[in-house]
Amino acid sequence: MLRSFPAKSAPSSDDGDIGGIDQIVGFHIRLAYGAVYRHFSETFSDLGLTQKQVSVLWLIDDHPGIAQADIGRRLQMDRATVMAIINRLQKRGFVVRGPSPDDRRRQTLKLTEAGHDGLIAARACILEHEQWLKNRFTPGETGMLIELLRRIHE
Amino acid sequence: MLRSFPAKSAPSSDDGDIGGIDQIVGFHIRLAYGAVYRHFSETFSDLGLTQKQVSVLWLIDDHPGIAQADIGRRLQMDRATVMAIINRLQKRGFVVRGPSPDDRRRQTLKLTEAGHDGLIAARACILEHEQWLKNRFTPGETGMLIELLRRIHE
DNA sequence: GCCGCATTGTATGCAAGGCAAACATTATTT
DNA sequence: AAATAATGTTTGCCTTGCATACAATGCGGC
Repeated sequence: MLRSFPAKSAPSSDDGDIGGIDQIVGFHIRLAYGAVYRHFSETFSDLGLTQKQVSVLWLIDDHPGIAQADIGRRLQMDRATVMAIINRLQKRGFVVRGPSPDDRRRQTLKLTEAGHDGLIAARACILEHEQWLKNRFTPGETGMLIELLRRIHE
Repeated sequence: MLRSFPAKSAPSSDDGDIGGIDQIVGFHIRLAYGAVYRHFSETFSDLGLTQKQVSVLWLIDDHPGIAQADIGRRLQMDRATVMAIINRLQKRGFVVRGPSPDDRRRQTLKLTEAGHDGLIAARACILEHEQWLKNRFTPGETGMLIELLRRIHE
């Protein structure tokens, strides 16, 4: 039972739950992420879309003609990772690549009709998914949570 | 460079960088998780340990003789996933499997000397990692964040 | 204008995680 | 005794993340 951590007001110095590890913020972020990920997967099992894929579809819809590199920057993903995601989305006929008028290195990305329909369906699922999440919080707490999380990733 | 984005038909009112997607709690959790994951990987590149692996080492240290199924329940992982992680840790000589005295289906897990040393080193890194994280928050905010996250994964 | 450097897309390969499905063994319940 | 549950195990597939390398293009300093 070594607890070499800032066990301030240490709950569960006994074997109740998890050891000192539950004083670690990163630990809770990981668990929360896992829970969200799992529920997301269930909610989207019909559509067969992942969080990342929906995020990318959403982003392309909001910014038609966006380039892969921009997506990587906004969603904090490696270029190679973006590549893989776009490839999958393209293979499913959700996005199309096209040339960029002013920079021949770039590819402009746009949603196809199917991609747009997929996003519409996805948004409905996201509403449900978000509801599941937000049920735990008051509106004020939700705002606070977003604000705190934003400080981590910005 | 797409510095100024077209920001075309924004469905939501206050989109600064990202479209309406940044009203989504799950989106921020994912980004925050990614940021934490990345910093963790950097911090632990010397040790060559991942978040999961450290969590598991920590848990075994806190609960010697714990079984894989228990780890799965506590850390919310699939049995097969726990299996893979334990296999890696065992291959590196950090944990040993043994028989359980009262249930022959179970395997008791214990840290080896090397595993314990690894955990000691890992804890130092975690302190640094947590500091990086907590620097963004007041103690009160940190407590609040943990409390909110706990509601998600509990 | 030219050269070096940065940017972008692309391909390849590898590690880690998540999960489903199957199977054998052992406990527990009925 | 039989059905059911729990546990460990293997196998296989998918997604993500990242490193590396390469070619084409754009840009800034000279």
